[in-house]
Formats: sequence, structure tokens, C-alpha cells
Amino acid sequence: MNTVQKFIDRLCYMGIHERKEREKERRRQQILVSAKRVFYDKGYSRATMEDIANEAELSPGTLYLYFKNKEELFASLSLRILQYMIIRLQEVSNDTKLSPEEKLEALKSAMFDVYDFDTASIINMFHLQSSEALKNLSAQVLAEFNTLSGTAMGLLARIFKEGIIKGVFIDSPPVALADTFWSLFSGVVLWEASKSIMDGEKDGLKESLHFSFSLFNRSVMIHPR
Amino acid sequence: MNTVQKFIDRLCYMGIHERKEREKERRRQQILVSAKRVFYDKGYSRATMEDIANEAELSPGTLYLYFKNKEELFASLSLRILQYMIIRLQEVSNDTKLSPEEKLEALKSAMFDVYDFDTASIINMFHLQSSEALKNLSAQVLAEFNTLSGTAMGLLARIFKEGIIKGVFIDSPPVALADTFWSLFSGVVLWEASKSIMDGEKDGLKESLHFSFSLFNRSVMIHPR
Amino acid sequence: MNTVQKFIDRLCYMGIHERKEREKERRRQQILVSAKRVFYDKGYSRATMEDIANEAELSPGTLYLYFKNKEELFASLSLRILQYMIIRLQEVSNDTKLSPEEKLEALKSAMFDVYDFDTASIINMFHLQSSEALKNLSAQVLAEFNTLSGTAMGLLARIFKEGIIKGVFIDSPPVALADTFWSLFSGVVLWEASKSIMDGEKDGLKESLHFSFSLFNRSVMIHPR
Amino acid sequence: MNTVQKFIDRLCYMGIHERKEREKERRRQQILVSAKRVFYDKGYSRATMEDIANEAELSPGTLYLYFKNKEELFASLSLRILQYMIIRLQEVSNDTKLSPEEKLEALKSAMFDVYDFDTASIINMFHLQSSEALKNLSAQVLAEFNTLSGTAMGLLARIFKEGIIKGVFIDSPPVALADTFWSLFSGVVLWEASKSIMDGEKDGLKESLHFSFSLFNRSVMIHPR
DNA sequence: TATGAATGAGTGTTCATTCAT
DNA sequence: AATGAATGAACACTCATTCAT
Repeated sequence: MNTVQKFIDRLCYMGIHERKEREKERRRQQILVSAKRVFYDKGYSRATMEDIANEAELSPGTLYLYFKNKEELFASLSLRILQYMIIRLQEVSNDTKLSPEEKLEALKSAMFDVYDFDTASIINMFHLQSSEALKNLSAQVLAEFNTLSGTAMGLLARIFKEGIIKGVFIDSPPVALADTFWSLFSGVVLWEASKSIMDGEKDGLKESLHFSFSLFNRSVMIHPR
Repeated sequence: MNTVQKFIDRLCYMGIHERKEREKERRRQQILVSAKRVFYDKGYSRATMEDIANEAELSPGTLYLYFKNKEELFASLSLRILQYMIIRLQEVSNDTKLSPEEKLEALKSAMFDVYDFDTASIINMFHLQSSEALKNLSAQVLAEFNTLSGTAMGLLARIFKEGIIKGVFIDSPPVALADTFWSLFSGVVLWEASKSIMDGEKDGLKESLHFSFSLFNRSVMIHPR
Repeated sequence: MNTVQKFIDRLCYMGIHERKEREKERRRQQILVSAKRVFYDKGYSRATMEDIANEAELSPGTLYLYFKNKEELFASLSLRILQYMIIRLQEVSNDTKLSPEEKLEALKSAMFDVYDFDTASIINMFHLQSSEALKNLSAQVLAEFNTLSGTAMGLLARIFKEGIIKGVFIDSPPVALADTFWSLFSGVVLWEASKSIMDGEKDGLKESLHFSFSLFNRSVMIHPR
Repeated sequence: MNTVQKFIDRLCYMGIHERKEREKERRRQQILVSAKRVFYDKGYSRATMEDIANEAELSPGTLYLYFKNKEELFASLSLRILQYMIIRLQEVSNDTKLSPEEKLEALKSAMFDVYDFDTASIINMFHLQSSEALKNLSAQVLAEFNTLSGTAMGLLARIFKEGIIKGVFIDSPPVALADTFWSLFSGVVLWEASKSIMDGEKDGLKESLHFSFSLFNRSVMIHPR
């Protein structure tokens, strides 16, 4: 085989390789989408790998080509949310043009984005975070979860700290404010999900979130409107 | 057999029957105590009926004499908490001597009582409420859960409504305030539980709850201190 | 409940307990018998727990009430053989009335007993001993296997050592003689098993074993007949 | 297309064909080498086709272009050993210059060669021969195995027969001697392999083999030294 | 009433083999 | 010829629940 031929082959190979990479990523996403649905419908324990495979129109074995095991598949969904949230929080935190009050507004907006980014998974994430499933995670996944949570909380705290320094927010530990904000967000999301399961009534969530955030704003501003 | 004898028999029978009832109830409680521990340690799915039986020093079969199945056993724990919470909320709500502001304080106190009443189970309850398990409950248990939740929320709303009417709390839908209050409480409890699993750091809960409730108070009072 | 009643209860309880113990042991044996058949027919890897359960007319779950896992079930069969062999070797070794030459004869007899004790399992044992399966054993089972093998080899060596000291056997390391003896035994058993699989011809084993042992005797005696 | 062209094409084709044949054979050998390693390390059942493909730096699918299935791949290794052994035994058997006693020595030497030829595979072969795997072989492979074994045993028997006729070896069925010799060889190899797995102690094999063969010689010679 | 042995359906995961490219 | 993604049957093991005693 001559040099030119090799070169051409290599070009072709790279083209094929790239295409394969793209397809592989697409397949991964396809599985994640199906998993999201199934986990949302059945919860972690009741969802079976076979369910997910069926939903994705794949065979069970195929799932294991893309995810090490059920847990990792589940965690991937949650980690994706956290990653997205971190990006949005960074945008808010880094926007130097905003006043603390405007940042609160931007924060609310960011959380709505996060919620819309993947409504099903965000509930999954809180389930993962707050429940038995967390106890069963591998050390590695748990560590990643931990790191991402920490980063997100840090960003929240930074936003609050700025407002405190500027004398707009009440003087209180930024980390505590971050915890409360996060607790409120997750509490509202879960409680609304719970209500919708119990009553069948749907999606009072956005409204509730609005209301809760406005209360939170009142509580954190030194001079609430 | 003569009539007198029958009468005596009946007396005896009723005595025995009552004693049996008492014993049955005691056994039920004994099982619930054990179940609480096990569910708290392992989470719903990982806890096995055998685990609970061992903890209660009974055999697995016996559990089924007192509870229809695992789910009902789990739900019973949560329902107990709700029942207790309703009692405490009624006390607060009915105490006509308290001002709205004092009622907020009494409410906080009540929630701490609820938390102390059964720390393990309250986390279990939020897991039940906010997670997959809820979807798997039998219609009957779900209905009871629903009723109790509704009652509790109603009591909360009544407390807030009074404050609004008296012009002490901001004018907003009492039910929304109740939802936010409940969301905040559950969010804080779950997030602290989650943190303690992740970091191993223990029991920042009471402090966090204090802080969050004080924020809530600020937000709900027309003239926060 | 009075003391007499308690005493009677206790008697009854012990009777029941004993009966249960006996039944439990019987069930264990029943499973071992079935497992022996299945392992012998299919080999370790191809034998499924379901096969064994079917053979024993039990359900798969029941097997796990008596054996921790498949491996332990398999190993139990082999360990039983080793235990029996040790007993027989001790009898030979401790019999002070026998001359070295007679001990060789008794040894042959013992090995035949071992072979007859559980023909199916002895082949299983050699498979376990000499094959991949050994690599998959748990540390614990491996250790027990190791110990028992060591004991058996030690007993063999002792028998040979005695003959050497008495000047009847050739002067050579007793341990090496034990190894050779054991290798010869296992080699003959496996090769005959192998031949019977290949040809379908059955059970030249005893004859082959006779012949091989007589050769071994010739080789070990200073003055072979 | 004219006749000349066709002829040329055919020449070319044959050249290409031959080259392809050579390459095919080389690839086959490459796979066998990798398979040997993997089977030796993990044993038949635990070795996966993917393991072997990785070792050979090929993809799993490719293996199936050269071997019908896993079993045939495994058996091929064993058959190769038998083929080599037959060649060596023929050399010994046909060497008319050797006395029976010298032939015994040459036989020992041959077996050492066989062992050195492919240490990993010879253990694999005995595993195959003596274990479950044999039962799962296809009729075809089993037949080939049978034939080769038979040939090898025949050659051994011929060597012993000669010694008997010449009055140097004890008068006994040559086939029985061959069986014993083969059993001893395989027994020693397996037992030493087993010991090295259990103790971790390595490679007492050659020494043990020496000792065992010298015992065998003593037993088979009418006048042992 | 209490037991606990038995059940058997169900699950996550593996891996020999195939086949479209 | 070579690939390697996809398959899907198979399997060890679990555990909620039952039932004979």
C-alpha cells in the first residue's frame, strides 16, 4: 500500500470514526431519553433495565455498551441537571451588570430554566438526592454528585454574599441562605409533584415556585418592597 | 349449658378478647418501631421484610398477621407522623390566646415537636411523599394519606388566614403560604439528610430549620422585625 | 404461664427443634445428592441452579436456604470426599499391626473405598482441584480445600515415611512419594472417565486402578516381588 | 475477455490465493497464541471471546472467520499438542538404535519436550480431557480428539510392547502400561498446577515429573537398577 | 397465634454469536 | 476480509408472600 493510499485511508477512517462517534453519542442520548421516561414513571427501583431497553427499542445488553450499570445510567440523568444548573448559576453570578436585586430575579429565572431543561429528571434528581438511592451509589458517582452539588451551592452562596456586602440583603451566613434557597426549591418541586400524584391535578408548580421565590425575596431583602 | 354459664363465658370471652386486642396493638407497635429503624437505615427498597422481622425478633410470617404487606407497613409509619402533626397543629390553631406572631412561633415549635416525635419516620415520610413509593401505594392507603395531608394543610392555612385577617401577615392566599411552609420544612429536612449522607457531617438540621423558619417569618410578616 | 407449663413447653420445643434439625440435615443431603448428579452430568459451569432445584424437586430459592451459593454447593461435595479420605487414611496410618507392605495394600483398599464412597463426586473433586473452577473459589473455601488436601497428603507421606524408615521402601522423599501416589490416583480416575466419555466404554476404572497401584508398589518396594 | 487474459488472471488469482492462504494460516496461529494465553489465565468458562480478541488485537467477529465457535478454538489448542506429541512419540518409537531402557529415557525426554512445546496448552488439554468441556464438544471435534488420543496411546503401547518382547520390561498388557504412563503424566501435571494455584509455589513440576517417571521406570523394568 | 421453610416470579448483568457496513 | 455494535437468551441470586404445622 503506498503512502497516498494510506493517507486517503486515514482521511476516510477519520470520517468514519467521527461519524461513529456522533452516532454513539446519539445512541447514548436516545438511551438517556428513554431512561428518563421510565425512571420518571416508575421510580428507580421499579424501573427495570428491560423496561428502559424496550422504551429505547434496544435490547437489554445494548444498554451496557453505553452505561456501566443501572445506577450509572440513573445518575447520569441527575448529573446532567446539576451540570446545567452550574452553567446557569455561573452566568448569573458572573453578570457584573446586575444589582443584587436583579440577580435574585435572574436566579429565579435560572431555576425556571433548570426546571424546564429536564422536568422529569429534576424530580429524579431530588429523589436520588434525598432518598435511599443515594445510599446505594458507588463511591465514584457519589463523589461526583458531591462535587457538583458543592459547586452549585458555592455559586449560590457567592450570589448571596455579594448582596450582603452591598448592604442589600440581610446580614446572615451566605451558605445558610444558599441552603435555604435550595431546600425551598427542592421542597416545592417535590411537594407539587406529590400533590399532582395524589390529586391528579397538574402543574401548579410554576405558580407555586413563583410564590415561594417571592416570599424568599421578601425575607432576604433588607427593605422588601 | 345453662344461661348463667353462657353469661359467665361471655364475660370471660370479652375479657380475653380485650386483652388480646391490647396485645395485638402492642405487637403492632413493636413491629412499627422495628420497621422504622430498618427503613431509616436501608431505605424502602433495600429493607427486607426479613430484616424487619429480625429487628422485631419475630418471624417474617408474623408481620403479615399485622400488616397486609410491606407497603402498608411502610405507609403506617408515615400516617402516624401525619396524625401526630395534625394533633399539634390543632393545638396551635385552636389556641385563641396567641397572636398571629406568637402562633408562628408556636408553629415552629410544633414542627420541632413533630420532628422530634419520630426523626427517622419523618424522613421516611418525605421519601414516601416525594418518591416512587407513592406511585405504588394501594388506592386505600393513598386515599388515607391524601386525607391526612389535606387536613394538615387545611390547619396550616387556617393559621395563616387568621394572621392575614388580623392584618399581621401579608395578604396572600393562605393555601399558598401553607404549601410554601410545608415545602420549606420538607425541603430542609431532606436536604440536611442528604448532606449528612454525603459529607457524613451530622445534624445541622435543627439549626438550618431555625434559620429557614426565621426567614419564612420575615417574609410573611408585614412588618418584619 | 406457670413453671411446669414452661418446662413442658421447653421439652416439646427441644423435641421439635431436634426433629427440625434432622429434617434440615436431610434436606441438605437431598440437595447434595441432586447436585452431585447434575454436576456430574453437566460439569460445574453448565449445571444451573435451576437444574439442581429441578432434580431435587425444590424451587431455586430453596437451595439458597441451605447453601450460600453455587460454588459452596459444589465445593461441599468435594470437601466431603476429602474428609472421608482423611478418615480412611488415618485408619491406615494408625494401624500399628500392619507392615509397610500391608499398609500399601490397605492404602489401595482405602482408595477404592474413597472411590466407591462417591464415585460421581470424586471426579467432580478432581475437576475442581485441577481446573478453572479452583480459580473462582472464594478465599474461605479455597483455604478449607487447601487444609484438607494438606492433611491428606501429610497422612500419605507418613505412611511412606514409615516404610522407608523400616527399610522396606526405597529411600526417597516421602512427600514426593505422596505426590506421585496422589497424581497417579487422580490421573487414572480422570483418564478413565475421559475414555468412557470418548468411547462410551464403561468402567475399566477399577481394573486400571489395580494395575496402576501394583506398578506403584513395585516401584516403591526395595525388593519388589 | 480472451483466453490468454483468463489464463493470466488465473495465474494471478492462484498467486493471490496462495498468499491469502498463507496469511489466513498466519492469522489463525496468531489467534491460537492469544487464545492459549487467555484460556490459561482464566480457564475455559471465564475466558471470553472478547478477551481473546483483545489479546489478539482483533475484533470479536474476526475470530469467527477462523474458528466456528469458542469450543473449536479451545479444542484446536489441545489438538495441536496431541499432534506434536504424536510426532515426538513416532521419533522415539521408530528409533531402532535404542534399547528399551534407552527408549524409556527418550520417552521421558519426549514428554518434557511436549510439556515445553506449549506449557499453557498442555494444562488446557488435560482440563479439556478430564472435565466438563469434553462433554460439550461437537461430535466432529470429539472424534478428532479421540483419533489423536488413540494414535498417541498406540505409539506408547508399541514402545512398551517392544520392551516386553525383548524381555526387559515386565510382562503386562502394553495398553495398560500406556494408560498408566499417560495417567501418571497428566496426574502429575494437573496436581502440580493445582498446588501452584493453592500455595502460589511455582514450578515444582519438572522435578516432580522426573521423580514420578523414575518411579515408573523402576516399576516397569524387570531388573530395576 | 406464631412460625419459618418454601416458593417462584423477577432482576441486573454477561457473553457467544451475528450481521450490516 | 474485518469490524464492532447489537443481540437476546441465559443465569445466579433475591425477597415478598404463603401455608402447613
